[in-house]
Amino acid sequence: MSEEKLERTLSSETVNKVGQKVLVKGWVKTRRDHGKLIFLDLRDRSSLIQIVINPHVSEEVYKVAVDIKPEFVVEITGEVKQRPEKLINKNLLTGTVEIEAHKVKIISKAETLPFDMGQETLNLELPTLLDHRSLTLRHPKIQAIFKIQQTIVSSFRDVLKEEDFTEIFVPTLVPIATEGGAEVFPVNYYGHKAYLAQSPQLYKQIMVSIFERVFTVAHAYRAEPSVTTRHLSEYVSMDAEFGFISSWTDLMDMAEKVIISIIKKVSQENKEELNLLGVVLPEITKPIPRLKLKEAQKILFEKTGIDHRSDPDLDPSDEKEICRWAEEQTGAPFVFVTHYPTKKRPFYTMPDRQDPEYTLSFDLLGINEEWVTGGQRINDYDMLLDHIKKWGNSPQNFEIYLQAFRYGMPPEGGFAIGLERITKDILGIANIREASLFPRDMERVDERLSVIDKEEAKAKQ
RNA sequence: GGACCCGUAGUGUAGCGGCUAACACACUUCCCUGUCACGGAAGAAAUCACCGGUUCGAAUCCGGCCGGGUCCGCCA
Repeated sequence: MSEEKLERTLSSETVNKVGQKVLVKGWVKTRRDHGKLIFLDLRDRSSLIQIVINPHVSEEVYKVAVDIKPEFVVEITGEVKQRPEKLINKNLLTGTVEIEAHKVKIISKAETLPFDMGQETLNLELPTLLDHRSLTLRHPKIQAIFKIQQTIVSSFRDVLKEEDFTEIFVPTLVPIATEGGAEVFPVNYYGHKAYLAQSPQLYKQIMVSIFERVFTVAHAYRAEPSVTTRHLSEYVSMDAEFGFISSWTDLMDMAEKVIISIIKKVSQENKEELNLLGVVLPEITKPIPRLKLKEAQKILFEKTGIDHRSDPDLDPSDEKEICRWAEEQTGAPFVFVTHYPTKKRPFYTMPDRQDPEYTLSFDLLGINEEWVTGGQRINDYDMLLDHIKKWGNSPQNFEIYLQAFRYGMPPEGGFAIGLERITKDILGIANIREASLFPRDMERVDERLSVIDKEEAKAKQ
């Protein structure tokens, strides 16, 4: 039969196929039943398309369609018809056309949904949203978040490749638990102890001595016993590191370039998604201000009267306030804060020669919180050795790392961007969990741990 | 780890000492040939998280417990 040869048409392509016979496949979003006339909204990866099922066209098709419910997977063969002027739906990409069904095939049925997926906005509480993650991710507004996230990553990659960086892939099973202050997950490694990497830091530094300029999009793990709206136990870290810097400010220049490029690319390539989510991205038109921590604290003191001038870091409300300040100065809520205290930063951070109590490190605060963290690293072997000891670690644990420095390492540094956090902030999402496909936190690994615990206890009885 | 707040049909909420516990969407049945988050009619669905106390009377007040959320600390 020649009919079988019909290739699949995506719903977005139907607008150019008026009068043609097409085969579309997808999920049923909604069914509107008008007695004898049935409308289906079919969702595929490109868009939605309206299907019209008319018993006068085919009684057989009508009989099949009567059983169709939301989220059924169906194949529809039919003719693309131009809609009359008054029936055009301006809110729909394919609103000028519809498909008159000649054949309907149910490919996969769906159980009754636990909530209404046809709503324009899923009005669910976070635990419900995550308990049904495989279903809630199907919703167009939630899909849009991750389409945008994908653009963020590809933009990070593209801008660094243009700057002659090489993409690398580093392990997440690591032998050392003592890079920074963060808590780590221990792993039973053939009876030995290993850990889930808290960042790709040490490996990307090593790789500077091979490729000079490297970047990686890596998973990172933090076993922090805390539950907040901006932390995950597993997150994606976009890391860059490069050598032969002439000044540590080169690092901020590069970070600024990356962030500007990410925002620009999302606003260019995700117009539809941004529109769906009702988000307008900030524009960075002026250079991002650069303040020493002490200067930032002074501004905050003068602005608010709250005196944090002797704190070693900014707290979340300080971060919000200094972003507001930056917005007043430049029109965009972005600001570099530099020179954090040496003892608050990891062992590999380069102290400022002029004032060794402080480091050549920076955070880029964007839209109220920390987006990027980076700095110059210690590339001198003896100094690095000294720091490892001072930070209470044993050089033996860092043998592979130290090797790179023992045999020649140029001045270098880099930065890291938390993918879920930047996604959250760009889109004004309240909780970082919504910016992760399958978020891991202290209370959940897909399933709620409290539920798993209960089931285990029951099984033991 | 500390502080505060919340637990009511499948979902989201209202009710905050005197109900047969309300509304919206979803669900079931029926009506509807131009809807597009269709519309209309009817229906099923909640021992008001759980345990105890106060009270003539508790979804409502108190204590405990379990679950969830927000803020702080720590961090990306």
